[in-house]
Amino acid sequence: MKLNPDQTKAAHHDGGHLLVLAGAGTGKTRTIIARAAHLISQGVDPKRILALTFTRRAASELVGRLKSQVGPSADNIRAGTFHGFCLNMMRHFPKAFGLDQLTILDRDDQLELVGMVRSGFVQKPEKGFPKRERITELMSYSRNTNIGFEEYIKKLGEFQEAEMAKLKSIHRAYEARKRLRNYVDYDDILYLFARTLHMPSMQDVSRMIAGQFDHILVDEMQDTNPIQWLILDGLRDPAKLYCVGDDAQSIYAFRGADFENVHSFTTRVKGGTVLPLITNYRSTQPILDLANWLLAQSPLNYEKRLESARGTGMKPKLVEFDSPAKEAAWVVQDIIEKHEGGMKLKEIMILVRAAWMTRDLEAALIENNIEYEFIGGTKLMQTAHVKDLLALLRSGISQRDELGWSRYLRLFNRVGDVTANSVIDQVSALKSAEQAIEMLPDILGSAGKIPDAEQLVQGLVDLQKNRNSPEKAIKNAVAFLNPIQKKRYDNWQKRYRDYELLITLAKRHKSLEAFLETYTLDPVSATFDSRSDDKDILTLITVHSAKGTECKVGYVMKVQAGVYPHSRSLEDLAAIEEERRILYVAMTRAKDELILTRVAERFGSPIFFGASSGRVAPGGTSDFMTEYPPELVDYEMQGFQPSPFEDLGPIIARFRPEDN
DNA sequence: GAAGCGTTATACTAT
DNA sequence: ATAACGCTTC
Repeated sequence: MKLNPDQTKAAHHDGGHLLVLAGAGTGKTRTIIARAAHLISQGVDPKRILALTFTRRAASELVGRLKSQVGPSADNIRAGTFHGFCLNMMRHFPKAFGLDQLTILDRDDQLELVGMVRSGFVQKPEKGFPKRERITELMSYSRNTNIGFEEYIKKLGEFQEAEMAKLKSIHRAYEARKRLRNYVDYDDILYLFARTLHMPSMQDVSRMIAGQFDHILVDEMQDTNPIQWLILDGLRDPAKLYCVGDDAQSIYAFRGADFENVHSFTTRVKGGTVLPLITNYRSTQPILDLANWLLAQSPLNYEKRLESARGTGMKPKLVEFDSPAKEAAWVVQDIIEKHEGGMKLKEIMILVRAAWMTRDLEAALIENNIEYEFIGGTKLMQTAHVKDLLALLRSGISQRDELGWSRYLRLFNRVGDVTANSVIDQVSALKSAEQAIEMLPDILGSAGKIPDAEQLVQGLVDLQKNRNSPEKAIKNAVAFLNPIQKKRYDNWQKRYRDYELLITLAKRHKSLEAFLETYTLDPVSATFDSRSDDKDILTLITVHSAKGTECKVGYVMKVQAGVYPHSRSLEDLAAIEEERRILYVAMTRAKDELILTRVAERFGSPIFFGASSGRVAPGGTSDFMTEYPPELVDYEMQGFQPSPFEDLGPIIARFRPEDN
């Protein structure tokens, strides 16, 4: 692996903790790989190296590159996401963490449980009282920033005394409910691990865990939040930290990311060194010029100008459309032309701000038979029909899993909330899932007349028989649910195919529990299982997921008001600046060609519903690309129909913002 | 009283 | 696309 002098200095660093502060494309991941290779060549046991990333995408990329560039010895490096690592450790020491039997709640489960708890305190709709989404957000943020819930909502200053009292009760009830049901949500995974690591009475355990590692490599340090910092802090010394980060790419404030972890590195870490990397190897200069310009417009001073080692190249393009459908059609057509010209689809990436923005695009891709993978967005495990199946599996595993039981029970005729809850109350009081299933006929009998009670029980009995063969269990469950689901879902054929993928995945696991846990923490993409092989397919990706990756040609869609910056962030200057960084991250993914597309605002975008509809930045309509310097960008207009009402366009649009 | 059904509201980003 | 809501049916 070729490295420049600065990169070499970083990779070979031998003086304690190190922070590599490096701009986009300067080779952060490269130096992590090189660092691992260097350590191994110096005789460090790969097992004693831990590599942590923030997103699953970054983790899988790191693992892949370690394999291909360091060789087989890299297989023993422990690499993964913070969540994956923490859970793994807790599984190894179940007694210390008190987590013998547990079910992990994904975001949907969490929302549902919070909703159930909330309804116990808010019977009638209360105007202005936070919905379950907001409450979940509040609890999650306070956990990740390690601030007490009470203190946090007080500090926010947006709630009245009575509301705060109620929120506090809901929070307490949610925590109690999780304990009762053996539930652990994503935030708990980090919190429980961090807490034990720092508990004086748990020193034995924390020494045992920290003692496993000599070197901890951390990717995207600017995105770590306080709880993740506590984890790193608990693992270091004697282990050495090797962190890479870039404050201009900090885009996870909503998760409590704290870039003090970067700015105050040397004060927080005694004997720490900061090493900058300056030269960009990824993109050609015209792409960097535009990215540099974008950052320079910020009131914040990033003290950053990316200089390309690759020299000049194609100027970024900005293409404007009069409708989202035309935008999508043009992008797809442009890709087809490039593909026919010999470019591989896997060298192209389409970047979007939010997952739902690919609707038109996906339709156009399917129409043109272009295979793609969507990273970010709805996962297979989150789709309704798969959740039905998982509910059956979960009910068979734990009598206490009320979310699983509730969903399964309500699949059957004449079973709704009330019946389900009464069954759950009785079932969860029993000792085991086996006993629950044994007693179920009696319980159902006393719950009232349920026409398909026998069938309901049979589904669980069949499942029990195949507890240790997930493949068989899922095959049976799919067949069992088939008649019920056929009635429920109209596009049944399409949904049914998802089960085939699920069955394939199940073959890799020895137990249902292991199967469920793996895919809760690392859900499969709804469009394609990229791990099966490396076919030539197009990548659709959210900007957040794309951080740390690169592509030859990058399309950034909907670079327009309401999207960059997002209409939800307009009140807050800090939030707007985070939006700027998001666009910056998007632009700096492209190596050779950067194409920005947008839909003209007078035709009804921004395309939001409800309260956020049509909102624009204070002082009038604007987005980051409204006043781009013409010498940096090639502008093009596409698909505009000349209209006799041309002059009225903006006025009509103003009065009909919902037209889209 | 509980379930079922049609209508309406809601949706950023990650683990 | 799915959840929540309100009205009708069992």
